[in-house]
Amino acid sequence: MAIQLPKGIKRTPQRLAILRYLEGNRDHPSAEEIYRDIKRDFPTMSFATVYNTLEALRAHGQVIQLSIDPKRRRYDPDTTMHHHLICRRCSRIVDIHIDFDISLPEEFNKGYSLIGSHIEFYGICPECKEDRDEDNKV
Amino acid sequence: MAIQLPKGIKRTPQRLAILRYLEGNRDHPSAEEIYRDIKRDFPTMSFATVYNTLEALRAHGQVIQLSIDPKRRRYDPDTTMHHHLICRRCSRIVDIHIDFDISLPEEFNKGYSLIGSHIEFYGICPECKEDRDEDNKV
DNA sequence: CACTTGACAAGAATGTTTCTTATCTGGTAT
DNA sequence: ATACCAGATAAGAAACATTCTTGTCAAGTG
Repeated sequence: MAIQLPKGIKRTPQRLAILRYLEGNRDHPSAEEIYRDIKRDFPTMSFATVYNTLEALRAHGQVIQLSIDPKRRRYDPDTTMHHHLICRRCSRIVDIHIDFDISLPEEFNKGYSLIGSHIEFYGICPECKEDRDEDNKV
Repeated sequence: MAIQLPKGIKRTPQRLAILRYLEGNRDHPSAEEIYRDIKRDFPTMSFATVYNTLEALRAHGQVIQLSIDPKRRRYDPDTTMHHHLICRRCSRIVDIHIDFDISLPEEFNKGYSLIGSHIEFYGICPECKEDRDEDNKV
């Protein structure tokens, strides 16, 4: 199912451009990347509009905010249950669509009511391994 | 084993104060909290010293940086393998010391070499549930 | 056609983290 | 003891991401 504007949120060219950008995007872009890329074709786009639209989409469950990258918030239009693997050098993120059994037993809840969970995997991506190999050759 | 200053890093009153603060701390404090609390007893403490010391400790594996709270970086002196549960309302974080089997099969690596993993659980903490109950009564 | 509502752009403000600079301190060699 | 040097420090500036404010604009309604 394609990503939609929540009901009660007006369809505007700016918002549709953001939707188009996110649709099928697997790069987990930050607000700044979205803004920068869209601004090329849409020079009047404002930063606030990007943040406002992302927040509206998030509030209606149309995108997920990722905190896996400590430098900046990232956005993921894939709202199906999945996990992420991030490169420790370049912060490239890829999806991990595997269903792990990580149910938290009641007695370990510490009194919290549970909403969800998410696994962060850390590693080094192929490109960064390449680069490091080249470094070593010198 | 207690948290130690890495070799080659001089023992200074400021750094020892930070170590003392972190020792056994289960609150996953941010740099700002550490700075604010220590400054009470140690008025000359500087922000840069907190960040420098935390970075030195992190580089030597003495503390872990958490990105689970999207608002700010948090620090955890417990470097044993464990996971975290964060309250979606107040961002209170508790430790989950359970060993889940979440090994990522080779064929799902996407070419990354794997370094580690970490599970984020999301929920509502007992205190925030209380508050909401009271809200509803009004 | 006036009015209301929501959205917009632009930039200011806030909060977090990093960087810079000048000063200080402790250890070492003389 | 004294001069020197490396590393640490305090203070604040700078950089960066995010949120907020303000004045303007456009669409839809009565």
